[in-house]
Amino acid sequence: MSLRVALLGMLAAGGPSSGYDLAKRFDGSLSHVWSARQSQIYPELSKLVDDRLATVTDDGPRGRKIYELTEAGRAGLEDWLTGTEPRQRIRSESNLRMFLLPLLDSPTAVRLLRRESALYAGQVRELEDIRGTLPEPHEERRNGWYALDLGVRQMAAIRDWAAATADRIEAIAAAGADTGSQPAPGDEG
Amino acid sequence: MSLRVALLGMLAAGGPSSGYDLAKRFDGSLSHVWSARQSQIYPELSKLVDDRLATVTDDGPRGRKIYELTEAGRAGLEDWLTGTEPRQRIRSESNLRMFLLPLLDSPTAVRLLRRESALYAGQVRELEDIRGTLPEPHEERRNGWYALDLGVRQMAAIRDWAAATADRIEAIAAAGADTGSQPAPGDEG
DNA sequence: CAGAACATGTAACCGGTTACATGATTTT
DNA sequence: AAAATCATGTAACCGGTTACATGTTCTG
Repeated sequence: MSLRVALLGMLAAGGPSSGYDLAKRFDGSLSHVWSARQSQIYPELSKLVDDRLATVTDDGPRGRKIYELTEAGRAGLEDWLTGTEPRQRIRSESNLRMFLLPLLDSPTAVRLLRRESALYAGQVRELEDIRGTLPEPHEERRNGWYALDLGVRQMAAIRDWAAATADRIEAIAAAGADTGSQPAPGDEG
Repeated sequence: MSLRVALLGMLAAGGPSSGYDLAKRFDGSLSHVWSARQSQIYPELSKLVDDRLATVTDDGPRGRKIYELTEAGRAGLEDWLTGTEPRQRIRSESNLRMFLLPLLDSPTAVRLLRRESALYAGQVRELEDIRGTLPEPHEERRNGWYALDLGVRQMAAIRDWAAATADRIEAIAAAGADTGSQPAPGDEG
């Protein structure tokens, strides 16, 4: 369902587009929100046409097909957006990693958490740079700006969590050094 | 690959467990990080045993099987955690929704963004309450605490983004009311 | 003894990824 | 002319979800 909505949304936001265009945009400002491969996009676009949510005009330079939303397509998108609550199924490999890092012995955990924090800090800076080059969101292309802003905030949250958790683990290790009460996993083998 | 790592991690964090135990924990503190169904967990546990990453003892009350990490399992987990950079494939239905909301006409977008913000604010409070009942992370079960903390920060980021974006859209709508330069999608039908 | 919770699994399906196949147009 | 890019698609596979099937132990 979600890929369908993403395509409808991109056609609404960016106007008539080819599958190739859409695929490229999935690697752009939308990349930290949703992604899809060409092999998934082309069949889904065909289905959109089958379901009368989009029309296709087959006239571009090299077999290029331009897809455009129908009124039903717009309505369907709006229904989804205004409709039922979003069930948030989270499946984040990097979150899983984050969650598991504190399992390691303290020095390793701290080292890796600092590395992750720095990595996300770098990505935050990158996104902020891109966001800085965009015009303030008064113009036409506000969508990309908002999406980038969301990305920045989410990555900053992870960056801060990693730093804070590293600090905590260090503090606990320092306190526990007296009592030796925090054995690392793998020690009891 | 990731489910495998998640299972190894949970066995490392929580000690020997049954598939049923693990399934319950996927709905607990790990729920905003990763999730899996029983129908996926049981076969994967069998594979872990096949691959000598875990051992199974078949002695619980009602056919209950207890899985336990082997040294190879611990090593494999640690390798994954310390190994290559996490490629972060994000696929968040709620983020997609967030990204598309600004496509709607300003009043609707603002209304829905405020609703989302309130919804996430509620979830943040919920998680903070749960986190408050846990002992400070000096004790044994620090992992759950860190995971909750990450969840809180991520949801707070979305909450703040939604509020800030609603504010921005309102401000732009107020400024654009003079020039009428921001038509809503669907207006040009 | 009935119903809830415990406990493990299988089968069919769906969404997504990887790899492959094909050809047109533009650039060097 | 060769290489890069544009452009669309198919096939095989994999991970995950939903629904189903089966039996056990505890609780009221």
